[in-house]
Amino acid sequence: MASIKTIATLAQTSVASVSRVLNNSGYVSAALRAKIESAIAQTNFQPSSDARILRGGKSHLVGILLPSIDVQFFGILAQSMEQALFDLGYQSFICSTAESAAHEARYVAMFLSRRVGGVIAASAEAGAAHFAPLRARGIPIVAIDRDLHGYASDSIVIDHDLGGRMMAQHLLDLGHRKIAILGAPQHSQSIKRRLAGAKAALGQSGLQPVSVQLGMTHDFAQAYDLARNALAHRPTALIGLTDIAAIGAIHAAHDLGLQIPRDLSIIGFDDIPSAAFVLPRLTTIAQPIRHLGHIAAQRLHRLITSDPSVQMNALPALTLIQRDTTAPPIPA
Amino acid sequence: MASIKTIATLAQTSVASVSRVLNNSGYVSAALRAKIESAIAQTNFQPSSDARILRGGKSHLVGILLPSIDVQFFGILAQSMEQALFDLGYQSFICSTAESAAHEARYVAMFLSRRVGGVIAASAEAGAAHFAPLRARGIPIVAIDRDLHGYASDSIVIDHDLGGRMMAQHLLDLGHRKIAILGAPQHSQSIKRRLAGAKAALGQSGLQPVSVQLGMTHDFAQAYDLARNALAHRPTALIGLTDIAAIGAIHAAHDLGLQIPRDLSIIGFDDIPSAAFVLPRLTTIAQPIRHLGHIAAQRLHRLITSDPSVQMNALPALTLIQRDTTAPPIPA
DNA sequence: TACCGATGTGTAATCGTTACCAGAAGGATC
DNA sequence: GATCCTTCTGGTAACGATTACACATCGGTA
Repeated sequence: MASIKTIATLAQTSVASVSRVLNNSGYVSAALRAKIESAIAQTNFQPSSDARILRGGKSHLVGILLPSIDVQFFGILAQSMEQALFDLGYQSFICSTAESAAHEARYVAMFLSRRVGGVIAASAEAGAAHFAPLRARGIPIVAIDRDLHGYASDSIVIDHDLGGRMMAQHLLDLGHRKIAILGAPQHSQSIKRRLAGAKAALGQSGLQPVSVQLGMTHDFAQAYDLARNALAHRPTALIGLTDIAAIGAIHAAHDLGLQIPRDLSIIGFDDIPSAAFVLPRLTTIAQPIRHLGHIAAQRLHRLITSDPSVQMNALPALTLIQRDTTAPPIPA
Repeated sequence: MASIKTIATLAQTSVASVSRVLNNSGYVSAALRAKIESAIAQTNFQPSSDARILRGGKSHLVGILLPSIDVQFFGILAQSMEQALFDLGYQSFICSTAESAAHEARYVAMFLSRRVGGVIAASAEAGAAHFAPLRARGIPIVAIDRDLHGYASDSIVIDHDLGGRMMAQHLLDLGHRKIAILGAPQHSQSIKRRLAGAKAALGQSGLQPVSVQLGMTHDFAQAYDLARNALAHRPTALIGLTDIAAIGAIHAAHDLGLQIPRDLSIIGFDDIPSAAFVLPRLTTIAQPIRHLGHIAAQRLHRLITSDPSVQMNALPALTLIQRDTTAPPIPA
């Protein structure tokens, strides 16, 4: 393992001088600099981050805690955050917690021992006490997608309640009265909020959902089953709390011989790529996922450097994307 | 920042004893151990990995290089590798390179300075010379999904050529003769291999694809456009070199008023979750993605520890999943 | 009594890097 | 000729952990 000492020997100088060219700080003559640079190039030397951190430097490490990354929504989020952070000079530990607080705690311990400079987290619902040690050490935490109940220094959370309302309102505007709701995972904060929002909007029209189906896991197969249950209540429209849920529902409806949107309207939430590539194309509420990821990275950077000049963008708005799965109900 | 010295002071002992309980090595009396443990708990102390690495310990860090993670296939792969590695005691840097060798090189430099113990890579096509410094330092590299031309210590690559043949053969067996092929990204090795395999199978029946459409980026929108082009050649069947490509094609066909599989058969490759959740359900060749991820993790672990007792599982086989998008052609 | 092994504890070197300090050389200013 | 800055270079302490080594104590045994 080439070290700074190896380079110093090779260039017949001292470690101090090598360090100076590495960080170009202080004075180094052109001649010496050249000798040192050639030694570095020759050996493919890379200074040890560990030694630097140990010495008291910033770690440039950040922890990213997500429920999963094999779900499109989080995959996109992870990618956009990792990219933005890398461009800002950070390296990320992307960790998937499977919505388990125990998993999260293990990762938090790891973050601590790795001396991460900050954390971005979409935490599981069940308590956030395991974030306390991070707080205690003054490590900034940015919550994304889900709140962190007092443990976050900042949070990038869209208005899920509003999102829920928007879904319901769209169906209401079309004239639907018998509306079912389904989604997963049920313990997710955002899911709960969207549900609450949708119910509230229905409530304002004096309505209640004809069925609410929540599941544990967030995948097509689960959504399909939930939709079968929901459909038994003969709704004219269906709210998928996520696009995955909505797409599962499209399938269930199809298998039941229902025509969409003639016999059943369906609306989703997120606008993942698949939403535009199911048949019929899914009407949904778009949240600008990549944009959220970038903002989160930016905000964390700002917190880590405590440089108030770092730009703070506002959260982008939710928008209704009208495609082919919603229409007025057939008059009874 | 609590350090081992802080703990020693708190427990009125020396750093050596604290280290001994931390690693439970050597002798420590029950009484002292209790005092130390309580001090550790009190301060939420986590020993610095950096100091440990510096001292000569293993870093337990691994670099994962993937073209992207917002593509389902790689998202699933990333998640399965990260999980398996974490359970083996490693932490991962999941990096998305956007198929760019320059990006990869930047990440490799980072891996070097972070002293990763190993790397798993699905590299971009354009040369692999930037992996040389890793080799030079004896850092094991496991190639996944794509070969690494001499730089990998091991490689977990399914037989893409066979995959290509299987797709073609299935359509051939159904009686198709006018077959088009589409896929992306075109510089990807696996795409090229599958293409070659498909062409070879057609060749054995004295046929050539009626059209081959390759694109730069791997997304639905691109696939849709490619499919429009391919369909202009009036094939009776279409090979999507990935499921994404096939799903894009389903859409294009639908928009052209074609009925699947009556007017057009479509087969994909990968068996991502969406494949079972498009309408009609996509017939595809399944590669067991998570399984591959686990094997990669296992193999890397074996290389890092150079422990020959670590299990080596064989690569799982490709299987044809027959769903609803393929059928015999209408007799002319 | 003298000696031995097992047990328990502390000191100091070490890893790779940075930053502070000291010292040297050369030129300019008074 | 004394003093000062500027430029250049090297020596070394410190960061936090592990570990080889030294030393001390104790019970048992020859």
